[in-house]
Amino acid sequence: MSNNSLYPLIWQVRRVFQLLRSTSEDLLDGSGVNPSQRAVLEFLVENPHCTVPRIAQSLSVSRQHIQVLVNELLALELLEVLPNPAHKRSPLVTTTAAGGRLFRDIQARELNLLESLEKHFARKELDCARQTLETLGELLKSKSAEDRQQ
Amino acid sequence: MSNNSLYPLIWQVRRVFQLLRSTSEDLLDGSGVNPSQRAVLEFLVENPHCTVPRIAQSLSVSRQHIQVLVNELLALELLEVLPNPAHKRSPLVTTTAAGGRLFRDIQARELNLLESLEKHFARKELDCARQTLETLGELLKSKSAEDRQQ
DNA sequence: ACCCTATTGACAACTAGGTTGTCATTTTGT
DNA sequence: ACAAAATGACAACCTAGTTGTCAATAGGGT
Repeated sequence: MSNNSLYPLIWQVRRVFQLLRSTSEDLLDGSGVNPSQRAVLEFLVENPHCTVPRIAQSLSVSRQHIQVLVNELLALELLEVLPNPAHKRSPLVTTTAAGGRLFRDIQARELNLLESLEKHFARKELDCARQTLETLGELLKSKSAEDRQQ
Repeated sequence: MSNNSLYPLIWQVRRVFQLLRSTSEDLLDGSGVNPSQRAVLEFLVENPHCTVPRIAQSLSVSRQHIQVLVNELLALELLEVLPNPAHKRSPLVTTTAAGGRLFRDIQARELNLLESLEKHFARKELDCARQTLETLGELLKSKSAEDRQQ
């Protein structure tokens, strides 16, 4: 049908993505948080004391959606709010001790899995694959930017 | 945080997946079908005369969902049903001439894009990346199979 | 200090792309 | 022939979001 040699690669990208998704969902089992909540937790571990609108902007989703996730995490006492000196209406959100512990625990499981897989690869292979995908990503991004301009 | 060298690769897999998704959605613009319908169309172009439950099984989604998609494509006259000699209740679904034309048109646009990207890569890079992801996929699949067994 | 505009949290309605449950009607295996 | 499985149709539900709207509050220019 096609002798395109990119096609098998993108097929594998899709396959690996799906497997990664279901694997990391499995890793969340029993943690009490879903993948979206995990993403907020991760962001706040890396960027403590953020307002809801700023988290939303950084994660490229609507502020209303992040608000809901943050409220859920507040109810779970994985996050807490601190008064914001720069803005009385929009408090600074940050992880509680329990939230930080939970995220680090999740992350440990994730890194553990990656480490167990890593030994099956040569450094060179990983670098080549990453570099190739990085280039592909750049090309796709510039393609869609160029399409949007028309 | 981690000197894991797999992590940058999976990060790129996620990024490229998202870009591929939005790019191929753009390519469907104006075609009148959505990505799920396109997948059914593709399957039926490659495997004509299939029943709904068999499509569902092959695409790993529920038969009820495929039924809805097939009904929509029947209404668009992109698919048609033929009496199934082996099963009176479950007709064989296949693409109409218009359905085949539409899919080949969509696919031509997709292959066109891939060809325009391909020249930016060495064959070797693409093979290496594909091979690496294939291995990663196998490892993730066997990992989840092994987890499920416990 | 005042007003106008922008920002924020809360809430509701909606969407896409599914899954799961249930029913009546076949169909199949024994 | 008869019980068990498969099928299409329909409905309720789910996840992960978006968009619209409102009231309250903040912030900036004059």
